[in-house]
Amino acid sequence: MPELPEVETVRSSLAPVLTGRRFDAVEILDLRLTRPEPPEAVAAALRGERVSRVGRRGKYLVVEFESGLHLLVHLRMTGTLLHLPPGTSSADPYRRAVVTLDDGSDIAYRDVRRFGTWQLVAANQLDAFWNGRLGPEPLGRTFTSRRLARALAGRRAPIKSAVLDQRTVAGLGNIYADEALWRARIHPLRPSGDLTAEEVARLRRAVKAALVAGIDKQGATLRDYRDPRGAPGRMQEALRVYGRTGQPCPRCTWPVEKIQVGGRGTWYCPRCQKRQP
DNA sequence: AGGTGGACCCGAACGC
DNA sequence: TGCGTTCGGGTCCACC
Repeated sequence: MPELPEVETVRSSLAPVLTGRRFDAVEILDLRLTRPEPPEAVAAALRGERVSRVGRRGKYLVVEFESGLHLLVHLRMTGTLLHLPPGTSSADPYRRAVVTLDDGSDIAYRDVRRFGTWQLVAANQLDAFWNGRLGPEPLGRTFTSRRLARALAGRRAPIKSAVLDQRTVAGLGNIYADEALWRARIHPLRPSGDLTAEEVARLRRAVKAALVAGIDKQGATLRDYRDPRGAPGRMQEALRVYGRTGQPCPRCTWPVEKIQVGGRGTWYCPRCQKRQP
């Protein structure tokens, strides 16, 4: 499941491949990918565009063109971008789009569950797009304890749900939310607004540390995630609690437990992450 | 207004 | 063995 570290890995791998290249041919094979825009319209708009930059915002991959057009790719659950050198493309029933670059290589978009999206946004609409959806970038300067505290103040939802809310902070999904709360030693069901200033500060540091660990290991491959070369990440071997029911907490050896929070499977250490501070 | 739960989608894992 | 059922995941939307 691509979260910020996985998308960042895709970004850093695609940047040297895409920057300066022109989109020579664009084929969109799935009606859902560009909904509500017709695939042909999006394909036509992308054709002939030259890439100036490959960025990321939260879990969105941002392909910026010299014209000012932006292509926002969200991989959701099972989306994968693959770089295929000339002559290496083979049949794939889950291929949803293909871009042929002016060096003859292809970028193939694969998505088994078809949740992923491709959206076109003009430069002058970009800020409005982010503002309505995403909070601060967790590895940027704007993600301060003060800002996090303000986002959590007065909220009764469990802290895990608040951390998954992309307007609180952009980029965490189920894996890194659990990992961050474990690092911060905060129980996932704690009401968000009840966190002390010290806990908020700890949570901020923990969010950053969990994401940096994921980036360093080039993402977690639990099942589907692959980088653009088709390689899996290594973070799955370094997860502290996610998916580790019954296994010893790496900090205190107590068995990790699984509960449901806001409908999401949630792993935590009952000894390190107390309900009461 | 904030919080919650269903819809979307489909393969894998599970239960009988 | 073969079938049907459940699950999960991010985001949006309807509803409370």
